[in-house]
Amino acid sequence: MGPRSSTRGSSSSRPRPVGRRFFRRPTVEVARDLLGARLRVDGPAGHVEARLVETEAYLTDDPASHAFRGPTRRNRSMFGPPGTLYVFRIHQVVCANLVTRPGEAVLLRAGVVEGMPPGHARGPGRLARALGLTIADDGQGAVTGPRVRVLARPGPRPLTDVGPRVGIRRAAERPLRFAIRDEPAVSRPRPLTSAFSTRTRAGSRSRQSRTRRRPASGGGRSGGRIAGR
DNA sequence: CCTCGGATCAGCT
DNA sequence: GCTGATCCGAGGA
Repeated sequence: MGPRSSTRGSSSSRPRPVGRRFFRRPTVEVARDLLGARLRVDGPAGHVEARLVETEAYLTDDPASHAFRGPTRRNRSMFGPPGTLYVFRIHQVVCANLVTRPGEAVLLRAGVVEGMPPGHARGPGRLARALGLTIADDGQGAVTGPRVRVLARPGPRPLTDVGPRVGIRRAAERPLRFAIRDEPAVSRPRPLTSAFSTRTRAGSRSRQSRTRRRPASGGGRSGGRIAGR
């Protein structure tokens, strides 16, 4: 049933891969311009493509960033050239970033994968897995590498919601999460755009208190206060 | 060496 | 909405 139209030369609006300049920009700009763009991963069984709908920025002055304390073996990809993939594993789950400037990157949080139901790739772990990305892709380039490309968003920048990032404790209040507005495949529609909410979260620290108890020695981190709440 | 805690997710109350 | 799974990197002693 597939009319094998190898006439790809006539494709008028075929998106083209972005170059390194795309990534060598302020990380927040890249995070926003990745919305609506597509990530293509070539594998043995063909290629998988996802339209990105949700991203997060991680910066150098950002205690939530894996690169905050400088290069280590694990995060060294974050100091690679713009467009480098930083793939890490947490709780046996793989997540993928694209490096912008040294020590900064954009976490790919959700997308709509071609041929899969919407919402299948909701969350960074699910997205990376749906794309077939593994820890072996860490350090590879999305510009010059063999496997991954970013295809520029064809149209104008979509309406974007901004809000706090998900799943972090430090710098949890910074509005560095971006998502396409009214996009059902976003992991959590609600907290976005509510950055101006006046609601205080006096009692919503259950997550924090749930984690392993800190020893009562001395009072914990110095200088790294999490906002003033 | 040991300890801590996590850029998550699935599953249960 | 909250908890456990599960393992490894990072950091301190």
